Amino acid sequence: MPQNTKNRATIEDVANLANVSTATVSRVINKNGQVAKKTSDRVLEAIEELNYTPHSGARQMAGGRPNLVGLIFPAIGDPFMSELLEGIETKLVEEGYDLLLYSSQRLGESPRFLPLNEHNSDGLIVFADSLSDAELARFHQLEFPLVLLHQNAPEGLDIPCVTVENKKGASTAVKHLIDHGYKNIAFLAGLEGHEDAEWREIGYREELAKHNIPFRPELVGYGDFSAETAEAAVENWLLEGINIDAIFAADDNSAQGAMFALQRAGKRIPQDVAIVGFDDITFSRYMSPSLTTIRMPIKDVGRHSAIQLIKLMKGEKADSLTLLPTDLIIRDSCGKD
Amino acid sequence: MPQNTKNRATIEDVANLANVSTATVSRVINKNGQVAKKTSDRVLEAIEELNYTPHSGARQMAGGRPNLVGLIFPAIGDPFMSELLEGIETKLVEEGYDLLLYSSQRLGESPRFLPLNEHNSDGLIVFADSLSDAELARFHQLEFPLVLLHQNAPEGLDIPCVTVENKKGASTAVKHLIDHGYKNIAFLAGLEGHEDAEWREIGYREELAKHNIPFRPELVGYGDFSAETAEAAVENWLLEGINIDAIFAADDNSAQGAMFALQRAGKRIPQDVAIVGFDDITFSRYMSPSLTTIRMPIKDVGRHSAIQLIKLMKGEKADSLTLLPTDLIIRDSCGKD
DNA sequence: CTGAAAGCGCTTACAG
DNA sequence: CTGAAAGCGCTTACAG
Repeated sequence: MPQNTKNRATIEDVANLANVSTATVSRVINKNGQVAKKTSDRVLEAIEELNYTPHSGARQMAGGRPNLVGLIFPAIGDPFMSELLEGIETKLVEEGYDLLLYSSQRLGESPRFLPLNEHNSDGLIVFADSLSDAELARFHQLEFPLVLLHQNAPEGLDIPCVTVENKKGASTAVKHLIDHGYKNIAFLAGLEGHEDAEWREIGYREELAKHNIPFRPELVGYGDFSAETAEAAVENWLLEGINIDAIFAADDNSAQGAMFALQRAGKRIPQDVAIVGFDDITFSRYMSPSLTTIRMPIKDVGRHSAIQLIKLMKGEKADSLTLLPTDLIIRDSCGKD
Repeated sequence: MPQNTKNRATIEDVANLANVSTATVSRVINKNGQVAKKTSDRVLEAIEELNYTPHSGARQMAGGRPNLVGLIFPAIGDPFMSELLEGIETKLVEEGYDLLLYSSQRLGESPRFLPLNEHNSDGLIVFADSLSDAELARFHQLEFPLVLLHQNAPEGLDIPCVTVENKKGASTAVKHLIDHGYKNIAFLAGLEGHEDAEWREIGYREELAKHNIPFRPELVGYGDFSAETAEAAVENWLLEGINIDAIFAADDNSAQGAMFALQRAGKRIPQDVAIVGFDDITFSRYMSPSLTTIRMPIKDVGRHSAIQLIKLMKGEKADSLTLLPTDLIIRDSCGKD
């Protein structure tokens, strides 16, 4: 095997073995340009024979498109990652793109070079809170295709955003509770600074206001999208003897934690305290009682982010905001309907 | 801004602006070679000013190391992904590597070029069932650093593997059930062909044999690591009137599905049927009753796979098998202790 | 349908 | 401490 020191075949090795020029090899690999069937077969054989894989770096440098899009997501374990991926990939694969993911820890780190960038990707899908505003601005200035997930673009940057109708979903949840006669409705907040969480709180407040139920700050519990934290918040309400007959949780994990704390304290759900969650994670239907919640169309979020990004990569204009509708899923945690 | 057509600064633009050679810019970026503080500062300013990001492809081609490792995982939504990532990243970041993930769908696809390969990565961590034997063999032949997760190397390939003590964990689970006096112990299998699943079944059988309890094929329910499928399997047992007083589920999702089916049929857990799971997912402690299960040290799996890969990347020899111990977590689904 | 040659943006000896 | 120049492995006009 004619190979270099690192024992890796190059396009030249392939060309030599197949008795053609590197240009021809390039043509059969990229399926562009005309190549005689016989020649092409010989090249394919040589590739096989030499265990050849093209050097993507060289390819990009020479002007080939990466055919690659990156997804940047924060460290936080997102329960939806796999569903989201499914939505994104399906669409992207149809268009011939590969997807690479980068989990962006260490936001604080000063001048860092992202491993996925304008040089090796055709576009980026950026999950909420995984890139700094400065990094976003840099890409924007480069006119590099970018789509934001669950986060609006920073002031002044015109970057398309895909998310769900958080406010409306939250209103629906609270209305459901109110319709069932509950009045003392507490709210288990989501992660501070997280847009989804914030819109859900706004939906909660607005719906209360709409029904002339005064907002009471002591009924907002601290949360961070985790069951543990929600447990603690509910225990605190119980401890302080605050009168609550229903809880709207900003996410299903928190709803789960709340249920747990309530039941441990001898409260019955929904007889003593009703609960509505948000997200509809896989587990929600298995909770006991099964959880009434607002379903997020995660796969659609993925699919639409891919759709918008593809538009951008094709040089077309994308929609600056895609708002996907949520669904109220009625189960047993609010009392029968 | 002196930039090319695509409006992206190159190292030459930076060099010009800072009034130095490209060699010097390269030196400050890579922090190798001596550079006067004053010069270095000027270069850093120029980089900032021009919004410059190095072209990773060019860098690799010129002989720079990618400082990048890839993780290839199958499409299957793995509930542990985030924990696994945490373990892997922590170690890798310490050593200065970035981590990029590729979800490898479409295994069937014929000649494909992986976007993460010997040209742009220093090594690869490969999750069970995400690469074909041929692809594994190709990398192995290239002497490219590779670590396998939850999967042994194919015949003849000497590739280090990191996984957990599945067999022993399963035995422990079954023994726990036997110690509680259960005799008719059913098994809810995991995904067929999945090594973890297979070892768990072997552990189940061996422990039965050890206690002279005959293995009964009708007590093995079809499963695929999902709650839905487990529900169906349990319903089937119920329908056929098969006598079962305990279930060992190959994974917690299946255990959850089993509980649901059992409870819907009016069975009490653990009084009528006891259950032990495997994995200890976040949710297990919130199930009702809370689930007794075998905990997988996922973060350790991640950490050790990084450790082994780093050895390989440094040219050292790695351990061919790393087996991480599991733990029996006793909760309420088997009766009190 | 095929090949010779330039050029992409870097890094690394080599020289000073 | 710094620079000139070769070379990494590709793709793409250009020519035939």
